[in-house]
Amino acid sequence: MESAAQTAVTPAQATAQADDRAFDDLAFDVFARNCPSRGALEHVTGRWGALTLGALHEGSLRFNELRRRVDGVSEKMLSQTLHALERDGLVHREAQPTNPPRVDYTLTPLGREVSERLLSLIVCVEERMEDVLRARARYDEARGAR
Amino acid sequence: MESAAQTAVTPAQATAQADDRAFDDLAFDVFARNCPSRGALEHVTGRWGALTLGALHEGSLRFNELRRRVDGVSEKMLSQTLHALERDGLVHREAQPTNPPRVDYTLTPLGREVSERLLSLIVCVEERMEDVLRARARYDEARGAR
DNA sequence: CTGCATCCCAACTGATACTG
DNA sequence: CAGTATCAGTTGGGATGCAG
Repeated sequence: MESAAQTAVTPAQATAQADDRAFDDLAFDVFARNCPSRGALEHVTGRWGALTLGALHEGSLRFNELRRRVDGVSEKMLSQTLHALERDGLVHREAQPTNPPRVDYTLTPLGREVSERLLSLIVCVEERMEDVLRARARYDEARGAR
Repeated sequence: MESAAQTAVTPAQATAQADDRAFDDLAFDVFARNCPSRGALEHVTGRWGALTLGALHEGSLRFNELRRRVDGVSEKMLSQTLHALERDGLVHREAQPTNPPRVDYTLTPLGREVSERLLSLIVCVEERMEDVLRARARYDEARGAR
């Protein structure tokens, strides 16, 4: 046997520590295939997820208010998106048993954390859109012209 | 002719000014349908776009290095993703006419700005993943149990 | 008003094979 | 190594109709 056993940390302990570190640092690495965080990230960054969270960042909204705010979303997709975000604990759904029914959607604390960063990204893209458009024009001229 | 011509600002000019303001403030609103920024945002936040930008944030990478880093991406999708990001001016492609060929992909300054915010979002989701998982468990128990 | 169920088409995706 | 081309399967997403 190697002399490793006489050190303060046995190989088994070292392995356990490494595993713990691996768990903390890598278990939810989005770059890894089949990692649950990849799915969660996709709910957040998906076409409608990002816009829905962005819209809710401004405050509580009802279903059809959201539908109008997120221009172009269908009933089906909005419903689907809200379910996914609610399940992930980013959005809180509060139904009032009135007639006609009224349902309010609000960001949870976790949802606000996420939407904060998301909105920063959205605003960044919007502000730099002219640069993007110029880059596209340059690219298309160089490539499409031939 | 109308007397509008004698005023300092003609109706046409007023309209033009309003349009300019609208252009500055709203032309790139991602919440509006058919806005070009929505497409750009989707390139950035798309399943592979986000991971590609995240990987490139750590430094320049070659095609197959990227493919390994972004676990699960196919050749085709990576190629497609890189083209879109290059066209939007977020990624710079540098091909060296050697044999075998060597192509390096790097973030542009604009790409770095975007990826910075994107990474903040990614890290946030990864760190809060346990909360998300707990929320899912609660949701499924309440809904799926019946 | 707030949804769910269904149908249906287009777009996305992924193997596979092939080129430079 | 760095892609492109093609084909087939799956999914995303919209329209419609209906229920609570």
